[in-house]
Amino acid sequence: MANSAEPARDAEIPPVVWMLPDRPGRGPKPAHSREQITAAAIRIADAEGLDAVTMRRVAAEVGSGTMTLYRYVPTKDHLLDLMIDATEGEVVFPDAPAGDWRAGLRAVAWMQRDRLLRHPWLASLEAGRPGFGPNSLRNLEQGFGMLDGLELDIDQILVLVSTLLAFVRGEAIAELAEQEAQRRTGLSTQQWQARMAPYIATLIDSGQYPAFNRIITDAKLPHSGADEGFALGLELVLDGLAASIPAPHRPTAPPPD
Amino acid sequence: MANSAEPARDAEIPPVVWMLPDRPGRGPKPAHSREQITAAAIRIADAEGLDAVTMRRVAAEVGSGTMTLYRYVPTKDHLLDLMIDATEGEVVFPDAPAGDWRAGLRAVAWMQRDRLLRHPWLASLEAGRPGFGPNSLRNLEQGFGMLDGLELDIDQILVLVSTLLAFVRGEAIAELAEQEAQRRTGLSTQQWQARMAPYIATLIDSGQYPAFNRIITDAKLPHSGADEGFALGLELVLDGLAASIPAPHRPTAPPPD
DNA sequence: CGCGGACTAGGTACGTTGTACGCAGTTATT
DNA sequence: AATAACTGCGTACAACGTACCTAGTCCGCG
Repeated sequence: MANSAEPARDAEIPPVVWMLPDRPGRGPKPAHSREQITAAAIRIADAEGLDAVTMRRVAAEVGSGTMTLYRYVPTKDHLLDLMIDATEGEVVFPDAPAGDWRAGLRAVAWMQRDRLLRHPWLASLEAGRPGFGPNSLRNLEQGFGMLDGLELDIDQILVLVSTLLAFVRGEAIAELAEQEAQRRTGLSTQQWQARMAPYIATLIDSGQYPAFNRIITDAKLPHSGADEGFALGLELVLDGLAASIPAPHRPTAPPPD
Repeated sequence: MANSAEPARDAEIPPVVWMLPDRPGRGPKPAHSREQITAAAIRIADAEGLDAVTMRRVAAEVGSGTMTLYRYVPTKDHLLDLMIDATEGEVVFPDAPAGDWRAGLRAVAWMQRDRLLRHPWLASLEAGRPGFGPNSLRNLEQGFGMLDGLELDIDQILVLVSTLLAFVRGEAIAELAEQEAQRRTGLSTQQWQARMAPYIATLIDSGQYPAFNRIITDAKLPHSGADEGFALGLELVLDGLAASIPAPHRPTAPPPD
């Protein structure tokens, strides 16, 4: 009896892509690369949505056979991790006006938001995976650096930066949800709104949702673009952070009220 | 997710589940219900993850044939929308201590976070769909109600509430990502940490990530539970909101009760 | 120089998915 | 009773992730 033909192959695959060795050379040179494959996958996801990222489709994009991809990436899941980290690599930090934490963190927030909006599939993907790739970590370092020089211990910094990034993520998701829904159904904005209109009318007519009614009929914010809403919320959050950051060198008056 | 070819048929299916008519009775009484099917799907997702929610699996759970489900739900996507709104239905608001917006919004934040953590699949699912279900809207009304009586116009309320909810979503996602990654790979916490350890060691040894190093070695927050971090961040955000809410006149004493 | 083996690309095949379609049975209306 | 509108559900199919296998290529050691 002993054992069977179940070698539990998964045990061989490391849970972290970035630990996989670079391929050393005994056989022929690889015709492709992990970066190239990742870039192709991102291109497809941007253009056609995450559902369009199939191994066959990616293979076609890089011009290889489907199974060839598995020479570079152990599973599709690992490819997804690579895609996430690659987008972190796109983020370029401007030369920080060192000493102004508020300007610094504001820039971080806008850049992270840009990244999430540029790749609409990112937010839902990241929701299920911790970001441990080298680019993610590099950007984390940059964010933390914005609070250097102030008298904050690591736990305080952690709370401040986490809170800011949480807001950015959450806000970006809200912005994306609607346009993603449209993309998934394959409808244009106009078509989608036309389909939604009768439902929204039903809701308002029911009289059960006065706040929703006010939003639809009175609110100006939804019409002034998402940037405006994000900017306003961001300053709110930065105000909150400021409340627990000691004022810089200049001796300051007691907190305003 | 498999099929996507020609959504010509979709033109017949309304984009919003809640517009589907209640089934009137000409034929035999339905043996199941949308609610029952939704509940079954949620049960499966909670126990085995969102990937386990297949139409066959849900059908088995409710004790019906696979295709029977399509008598109640036009597509799997619509079922997912129903699952989201059903979780909003679980949220029960305590009797608000009216007049204390900060306590009210704090309660809203904790309840929404609870909801996202109770169903680990929710966050990534919601990232791609706007919440227009009746339960979502009811909870939105409740949240807005926390700011009633203050002299705020609808746009201001919108920004305040959106910012708070964005933080909650983003924070919950960060908390979930790690444990979701474990669940997906099917590893226990210990196994997963054991697999991660060599990678983390590599990162720290590289010396390129000083802030990450400080987090791993010095930070106490990650060890004191996620609730602690959320609570701290939440007060930060509430501080931020407070900065743009006028102090209460407090001429009106709360009604004796 | 030749040769063995570690590498490469990629075809075929299998199990699982969402769901289109059709059929047989049930019941409220005519 | 006949009809029309429903019901549950079995079968079928295209597309998916990927295990396995074959055939070719190049490096390093003899």
